[in-house]
Amino acid sequence: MKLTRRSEYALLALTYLGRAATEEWVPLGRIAEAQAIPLRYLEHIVAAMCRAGYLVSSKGQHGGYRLARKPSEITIAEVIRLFDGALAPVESVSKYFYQATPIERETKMLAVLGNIRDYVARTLEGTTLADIL
Amino acid sequence: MKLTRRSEYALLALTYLGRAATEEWVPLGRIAEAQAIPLRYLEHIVAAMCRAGYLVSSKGQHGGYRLARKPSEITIAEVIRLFDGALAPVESVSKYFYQATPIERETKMLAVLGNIRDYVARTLEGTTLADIL
DNA sequence: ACTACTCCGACTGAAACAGTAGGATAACAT
DNA sequence: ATGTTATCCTACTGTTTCAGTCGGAGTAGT
Repeated sequence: MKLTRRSEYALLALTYLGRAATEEWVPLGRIAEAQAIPLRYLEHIVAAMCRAGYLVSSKGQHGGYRLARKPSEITIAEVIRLFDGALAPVESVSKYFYQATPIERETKMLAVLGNIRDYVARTLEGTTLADIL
Repeated sequence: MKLTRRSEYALLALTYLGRAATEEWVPLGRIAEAQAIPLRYLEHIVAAMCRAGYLVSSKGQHGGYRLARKPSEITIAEVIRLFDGALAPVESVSKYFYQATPIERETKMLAVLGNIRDYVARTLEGTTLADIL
């Protein structure tokens, strides 16, 4: 599980929105500036999070974005899975992104990697946006 | 830490050599066939492991490769670091590959990621080639 | 109508990944 | 000496991913 900028920006945007007033529509420009994220890139990221149901948007003047769920109901795991796929170090031990890989034959190795994937999944599924605010 | 084929092939080659007789020089062709690895690709991988001191080679007929150290003295962590770099999910929490990244500002987030990196590093540094044979 | 937003698709440069290819070099066998 | 079998070294290649950028369309409030 290697985090890309995409995921980092997504998490930063979420934290910003999590700290904003619940009612407020926050325009992207403000997030981009505050968190030093390229605006036009952030658009794509935020669009994906809308489709995924983490955010809702309002168009037009004084529009913007806000969280669609409570911060305590958005786990870090799902955000990272959305942008970077599997949490596992190898797809052979991935639960949601399983794929065969050459190392499968080595069962001891697989056990070690599986153990790691379990730890990562457990901690990231157990951590919500509310925890990091 | 996303494992690439490089690392997988490297580990497979190591396990093959680990199971061979200690004195024996194993030619690459045999490893490639046994583990289903493209020979010309494996050459690069093995060369890197020679330079790193995990393997020694013998040229010419009846030449090949063998382990330079005992299996119990080669950790999985160092192999993966050699080919895929940091074990950490983000360079901000990497010990050997530190680099600044945007998410650094979020200390709670950083703590979670740091915790993951520590777990991964600990288990992979604690697992040697001998353990997976 | 104007302005300030979101929304949508296409495009781009650079790097990484996963190989392939050609040939040089070295040791051993006959 | 010569041929065989192996390592070694450098360069190249196609594909995909990453991290953006760009132009413009749609929409809601003033």
